[in-house]
Amino acid sequence: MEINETHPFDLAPAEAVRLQETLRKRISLSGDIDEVTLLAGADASYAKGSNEIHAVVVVLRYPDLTVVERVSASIETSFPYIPGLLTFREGPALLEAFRRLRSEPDVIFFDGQGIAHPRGLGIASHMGVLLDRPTVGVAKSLLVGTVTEPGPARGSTSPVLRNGETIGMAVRTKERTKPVYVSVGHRIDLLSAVDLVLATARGYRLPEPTRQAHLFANTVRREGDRGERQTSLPSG
DNA sequence: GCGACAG
DNA sequence: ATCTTGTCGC
Repeated sequence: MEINETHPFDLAPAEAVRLQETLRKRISLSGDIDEVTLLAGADASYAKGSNEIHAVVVVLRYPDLTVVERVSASIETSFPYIPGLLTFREGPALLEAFRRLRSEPDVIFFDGQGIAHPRGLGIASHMGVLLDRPTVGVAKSLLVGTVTEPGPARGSTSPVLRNGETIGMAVRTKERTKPVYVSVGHRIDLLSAVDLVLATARGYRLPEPTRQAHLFANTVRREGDRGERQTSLPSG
C-alpha cells in the first residue's frame, strides 16, 4: 500500500522524542469506518544477537478471517530497544513491508501501544499517522497507566487510566487468560477498536490479525522470506 | 537518586 | 523480543 509520508528514523533518542511530540498532535481519536472488509496485523521478530528485523503484515478478510495476503521485509537496524521508542527500532522494517503490500486494509492492528504511551504516540499511532490509515494498538503488557483487573468473563473490560483520563482498555479476550491492552492508534475510536479486537479474538488471547502476524514473523525469521503472496483475493 | 519500562 | 523442555491445567 501507499505510504503517506516518512521521516528519518536514525535519530538520537532525544531527537526521536521531539519528533514523537510533534507527530502526536496529528492523531485522530475518532473515525468513521463504515464497513470493515479487510483487517491487517503487523508484527516484527528478530534473533537475539542479530540486528536484522523481520517485519510482516498479514491481511485477513472480515468477518471470516481468511488470510488473503502476507508480505515481509527484513532490514538491518542499529537502534536498540528503548521503552517508549520502539517505533525507531521496528518502524523502518514495518514500513518496507507495507510498501510491498498490495491490499488496502481498512484497519491495522499493531503489536504494542497506540496512545497509551509516555508521549501519546506508541507504534500503532506513529504508523497510523505515516500510513494515514485507521490503526489499533494491541499490547500484551502496559507501558504507562493504571488499570484494575477486568472481570473473569470473556468480553470483560476495564479502562486504562492516566491522570484521570481513559487512554485505553484492558480486554479479556479469553477466560482464565491475562487481558490484552487496547488503545487507539489513529482514526478510530476506542469502543470500535475494542469491539474489533473482541470480534477477531477467536479461541486465543490475541486477535487473529495479530496472532497470524506473530506466526508469520517467526516463520520468516526461521526460514527466511519465501516470496509468499496472497492466497486469495477479496471477493464481494 | 530510585524504580518502571510496549517489543 | 529471544533463549528453551517439560509440564500442569483447561
